[in-house]
Amino acid sequence: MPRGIEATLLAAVVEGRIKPGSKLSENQLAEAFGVSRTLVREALTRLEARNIVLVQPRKGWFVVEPSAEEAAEVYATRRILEYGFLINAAPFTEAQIADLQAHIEEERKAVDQNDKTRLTYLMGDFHVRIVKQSGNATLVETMRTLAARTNLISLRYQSEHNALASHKDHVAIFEAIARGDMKAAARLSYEHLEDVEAGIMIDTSPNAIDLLKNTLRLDEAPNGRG
Amino acid sequence: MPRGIEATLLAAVVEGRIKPGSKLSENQLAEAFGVSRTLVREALTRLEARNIVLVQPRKGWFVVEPSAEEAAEVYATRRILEYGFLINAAPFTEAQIADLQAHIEEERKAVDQNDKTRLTYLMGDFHVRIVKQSGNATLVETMRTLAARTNLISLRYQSEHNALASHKDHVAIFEAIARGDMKAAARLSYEHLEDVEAGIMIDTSPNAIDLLKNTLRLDEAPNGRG
DNA sequence: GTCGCGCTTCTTGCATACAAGATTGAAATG
DNA sequence: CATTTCAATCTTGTATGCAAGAAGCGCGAC
Repeated sequence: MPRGIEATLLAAVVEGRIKPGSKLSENQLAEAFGVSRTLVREALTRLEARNIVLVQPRKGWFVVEPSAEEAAEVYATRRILEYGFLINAAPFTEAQIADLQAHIEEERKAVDQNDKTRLTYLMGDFHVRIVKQSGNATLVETMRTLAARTNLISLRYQSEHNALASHKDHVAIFEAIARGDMKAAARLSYEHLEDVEAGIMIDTSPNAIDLLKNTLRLDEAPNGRG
Repeated sequence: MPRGIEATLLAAVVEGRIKPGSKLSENQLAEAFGVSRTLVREALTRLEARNIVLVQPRKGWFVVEPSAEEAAEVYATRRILEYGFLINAAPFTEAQIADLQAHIEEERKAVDQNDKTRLTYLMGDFHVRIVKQSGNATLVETMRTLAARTNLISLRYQSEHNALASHKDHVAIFEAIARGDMKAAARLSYEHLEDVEAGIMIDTSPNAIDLLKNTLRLDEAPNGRG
């Protein structure tokens, strides 16, 4: 059941039920899952390889609290990945568009009901769902991990994330994809992720973002913006 | 020493000293490293999370033999990542250009000396070195893992890889970066990785590539080619 | 010779035992 | 009362033991 433990813990992170910095006791998890520490450690080791948790020697396992640098890295990587995918992708098929539309509809419902746990999940899953259309499991897994890390960033830095603004961005990206304008979709996606990152960083420290953008040499807007 | 075990095994894969399909016995590795099976299993678990090895239950651990689909995924992801990075990156600084030039020089030496083990490593490391200039550890780690998987693909499918052709491509990409033409660099990188993939697939099955390109919806050339 | 069956051996799966550092709390001392 | 120190406890780190399935091999039957 080691994969089940990893998946369960990851789901808890993705849905925001486990906060960054939480301690994960091997013994408690072992008891909760009804297995020995061995399997728990295996699952935690896998999650550590994905930068979801980390172990402090002889102290314990903790859900990572992404530093500002880490946060910038994750967002930059997400932008690169999704932009690179969309800009080079063939226009989506009807079925693929329908799949995305179904997601957008779910988002809208969650916004209406103000279901925050579900929104947390859906906001990241939108981007996973986009790259999922490639059928590229490697790409999807990478994006899934980044989305999980993004949640930890949001939970740490963002007191109250503006789900409505994100949802509107998602709708705009969806509409560009739906009309076959992948170039616009790529650009909108890039800008959307920049905005989300900026919103989070402003919550923390007003000028932190400029500092970080200099660290990572990725602050040039894609063609068609400046 | 679990990290050391993982790093050692990964290095062996990256340098082509361990072939895809090789069996990795927990007992033998434990003896070789002078530790118990526990630490070996931890290292193997980490490598499994990176798709470098896999375990067949009750049978053993094996270095992955990437399927044609997997190979296509890895190349597609590399293209997306590197294209997305370069197209959005600011022009490189003098120091960054010098770093890449040093790598190109190393490649040239290895080509001259026909040092195949070193070439195997350098061919993948070039792309790692490019994204390294971002200072984005997340991005670098992702690319590093993909480069390792690419080596397994080459070793499995490519009887004799044309290092000279790849080197020339690398030089062209470097020159584009050096003159600050990131757009050209991105395009050249994309095409280079396409060519390498095509070369490998042709060795295997002449028409396999078309089949695969249809599976992944990523066969559109970036702007400026078709 | 060839096919099939069973035993032996080798493999990983998982639990457990013990070691050793980190933490916490209480007791003793100033 | 404050502070310090030591012991009890809790944490992970690593090795080991045992179970269970897979594979290889030899022997016997046909």
